[in-house]
Amino acid sequence: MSKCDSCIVKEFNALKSLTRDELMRVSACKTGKIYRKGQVIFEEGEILNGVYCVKDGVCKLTKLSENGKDQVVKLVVKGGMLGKRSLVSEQKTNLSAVALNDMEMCFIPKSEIMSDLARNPKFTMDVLREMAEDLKESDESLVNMAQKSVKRRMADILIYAQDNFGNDSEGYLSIILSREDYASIVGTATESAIRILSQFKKEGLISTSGKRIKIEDVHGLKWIE
Amino acid sequence: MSKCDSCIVKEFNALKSLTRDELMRVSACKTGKIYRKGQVIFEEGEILNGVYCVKDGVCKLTKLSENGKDQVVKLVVKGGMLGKRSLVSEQKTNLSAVALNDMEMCFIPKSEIMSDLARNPKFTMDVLREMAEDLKESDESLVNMAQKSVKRRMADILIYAQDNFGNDSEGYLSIILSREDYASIVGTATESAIRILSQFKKEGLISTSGKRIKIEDVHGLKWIE
DNA sequence: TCAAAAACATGATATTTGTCATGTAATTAG
DNA sequence: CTAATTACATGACAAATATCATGTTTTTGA
Repeated sequence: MSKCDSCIVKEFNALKSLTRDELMRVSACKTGKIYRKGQVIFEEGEILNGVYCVKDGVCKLTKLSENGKDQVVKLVVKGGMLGKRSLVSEQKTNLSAVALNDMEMCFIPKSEIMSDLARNPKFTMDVLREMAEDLKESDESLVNMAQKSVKRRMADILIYAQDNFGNDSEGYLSIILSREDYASIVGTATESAIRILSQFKKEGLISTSGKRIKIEDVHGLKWIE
Repeated sequence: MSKCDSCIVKEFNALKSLTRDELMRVSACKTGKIYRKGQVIFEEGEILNGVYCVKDGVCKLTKLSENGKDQVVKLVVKGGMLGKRSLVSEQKTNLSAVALNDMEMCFIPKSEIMSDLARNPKFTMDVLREMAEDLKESDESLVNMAQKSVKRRMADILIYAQDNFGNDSEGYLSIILSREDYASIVGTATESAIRILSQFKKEGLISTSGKRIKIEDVHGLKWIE
């Protein structure tokens, strides 16, 4: 298996701040994992004993609401780390992680990384920085959920997907989500999500081909209230 | 001014993990501040150069939404710390802080605390832990905003207020918020907040006296959908 | 202390969103 | 390949919530 030392993915997360020696040790104990689309990586309530580093693919972090519906809290892509909270808490994880397409990940046991957290301040600060960024983003989403219309939120996620995951060769969003996923991200009923996407299509804001979505008019999408 | 060393408030936050020496240094550079009800502590977009430690009173952390309404993201009470994100980022703060009643706070310049963050792993880990907890709470709120009804969220905040801020001698919630504040916490129009509280009153779930609210039937409140 | 301002309250109505029902298209398992 | 399942789509309606209007009460500041 490839060495963390030479892994480009780590440049996107806190692992970049580990020393060469620390990285060697992490390399030795990490395990590579493959997850298929739809597969559960971990589930709300489990106790995680390590962190996952996403090498490829996308997954959703969700939380089950009391009404029985899953709400997507965050999408994680290449370079992202899952389970950071397990490093500072013995508590059960508050989120589930599910692969949205085929994924490649590395799992690093908590035991190996904890000593680094205690000894390498640069690394700790980086983890802290990431956590702070997550918090900022979560607060932003919270405000959007509370104050923006479902239509506005749907437009936002489409634009977000384009900006963050890009388009395929034909101009369709690279990330392919079910209508149910969209509903779960936006926080609405599946039927409402479908209806809104249909409406966007009618209005020429997007076009579709099967599950694939192409943004035809970003400005129009940005204008929605 | 009192010494941090002997300040009981610090036991509730990461400052408790500073050494005696570090606390002495913090003591020497901190400045005590008083804020009156309604006063702005800092505003979204400012660059904070330190953290605030809440000695007494309650404040709200808010974020302005694009629709022009403020959304309350978190309430902070005695022992809480504001501006943690400023310790790991040069970015402008993403939230505003406003006193909900008269407050007593200590301001600790970032410059003084940064060296401790780099040298005292216990302290850093504590800050990390607090941030992780904030993140968890924010994610929970996000899910609640997306999935629960306004009525349910209103019931939740009332119960939360009772659990976290307690009651006065007559059994009314100790924390006194305007209907607008309730609306801004719940994420709804002020009229809707008023209407829901009126309804709760009619149904005997709460009673009121001026701005003060007394929970008469916690179970009833918990049952609301 | 009194006038002005702010907060509270409620009705009427419009808009948004959810739910249930039903049908079609796409995917998947055998 | 085909039956069965799942995803998508849309209509009809109900429920939740926002908005606008208007009046009352409370608070505030000169």
